[in-house]
Amino acid sequence: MTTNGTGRRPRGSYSKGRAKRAEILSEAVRVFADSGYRGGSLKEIADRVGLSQAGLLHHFTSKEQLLAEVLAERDAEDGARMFPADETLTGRQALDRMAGQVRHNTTVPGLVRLYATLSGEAVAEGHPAREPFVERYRELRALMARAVREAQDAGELPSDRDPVMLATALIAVMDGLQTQWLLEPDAVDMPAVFDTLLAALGLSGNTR
Amino acid sequence: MTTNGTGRRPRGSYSKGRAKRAEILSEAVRVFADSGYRGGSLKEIADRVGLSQAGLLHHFTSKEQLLAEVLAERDAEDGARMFPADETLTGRQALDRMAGQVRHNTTVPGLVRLYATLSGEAVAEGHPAREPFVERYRELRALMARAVREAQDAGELPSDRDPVMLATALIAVMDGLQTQWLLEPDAVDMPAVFDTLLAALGLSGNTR
DNA sequence: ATTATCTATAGATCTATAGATAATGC
DNA sequence: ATTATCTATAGATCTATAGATAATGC
Repeated sequence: MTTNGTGRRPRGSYSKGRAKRAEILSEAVRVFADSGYRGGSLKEIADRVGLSQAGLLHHFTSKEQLLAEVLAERDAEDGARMFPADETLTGRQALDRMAGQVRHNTTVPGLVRLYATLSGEAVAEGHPAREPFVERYRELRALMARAVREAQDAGELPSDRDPVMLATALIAVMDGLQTQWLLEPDAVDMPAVFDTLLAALGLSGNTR
Repeated sequence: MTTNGTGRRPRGSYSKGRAKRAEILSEAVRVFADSGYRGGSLKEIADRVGLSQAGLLHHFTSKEQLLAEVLAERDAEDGARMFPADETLTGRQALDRMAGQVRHNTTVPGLVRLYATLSGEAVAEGHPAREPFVERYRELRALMARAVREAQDAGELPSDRDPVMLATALIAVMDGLQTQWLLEPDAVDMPAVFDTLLAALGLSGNTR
């Protein structure tokens, strides 16, 4: 099963090819962040990495596949950032981690714009990013709901509210803040707003 | 000053023209909601109102102008809905009005999608909706901050948090909820989440 | 020999303009 | 006479494929 139909077996990519591929992915993030998936063109990405548009499509069979890989890569990276697989967080720690992510986000406006732009497009019927976003939010809600529940059980958060509702609201704030911040960075202090909200919700020890 | 350069004076539009114009605006909302500004084509809108694409551009000189008018019309309508010019609301009433808007939004998914889609695009440098959105959020924050401050002064909301921060957070929740709701309506009860948040923030009398 | 790129091109779009014809209403 | 529409078209794009050539490494 290592041979193909012709009897010759494929050799896989060369190291130069793998490097170019990675370069394409990283420029695709920038272009999709700037212009969205619809508005971003393969030619623009190709130009930035010094390839022809057809040359780019040697590495990715279609624009849609390129987007899918961009999303997969970003999800893996961001997921590891927020919830590393090897550690188990208490509810309180998870909420702090979320606040930390908000703080971190102010240093990566490009990535923030990527998500803001793509999530806007993704609500469209048939958009290639739709399913990935549906799943992402589904997982996030479950993860954060567990964190809220644990924090409540530990007495770090008032227990009289539904964890899923609060979790949904926290994720919503995080997203909504990004839009306002991207539009007017100087008028919106994302981390301060988020911390204020956590404190107002009664997260103990968070009163700044 | 009622004559133009040729000595003949313009007659203005006929009633048929005005009707068509209104029809175009309302279909443009649908198309831009479905596909965004970038993804939505004049031909698609023209087809839906039974005009050729060139015929449509008799009523609006460019795609950009059409978008501007769509936004102006929606802003006027939604603004009047949330904060009618003739009544002065107390802080508490304004917050309730906001919750009411969230409830109302579940009945107009098309409009919700329009804003979610356009705000995603609008964060791009040079996007024609950018400035309108910047101003819209600036006004909303001021309006809601005043409401929060008043509610705090009236003892309906704890006074130990910054009104502008809380206002920014409330607007962010509203927006973020829309994205999650549009992606998975059955998993996200927008009004319930929003009410839960208001209650958790200590808005008196709001504990459901 | 296989992978990495390129040029060329098909086949779809898309917006905006020019110029002609049909419909409306001073 | 002026407005409302249409057809035709210029001029830009855009994605994906075909087929050729250059670079890499069993």
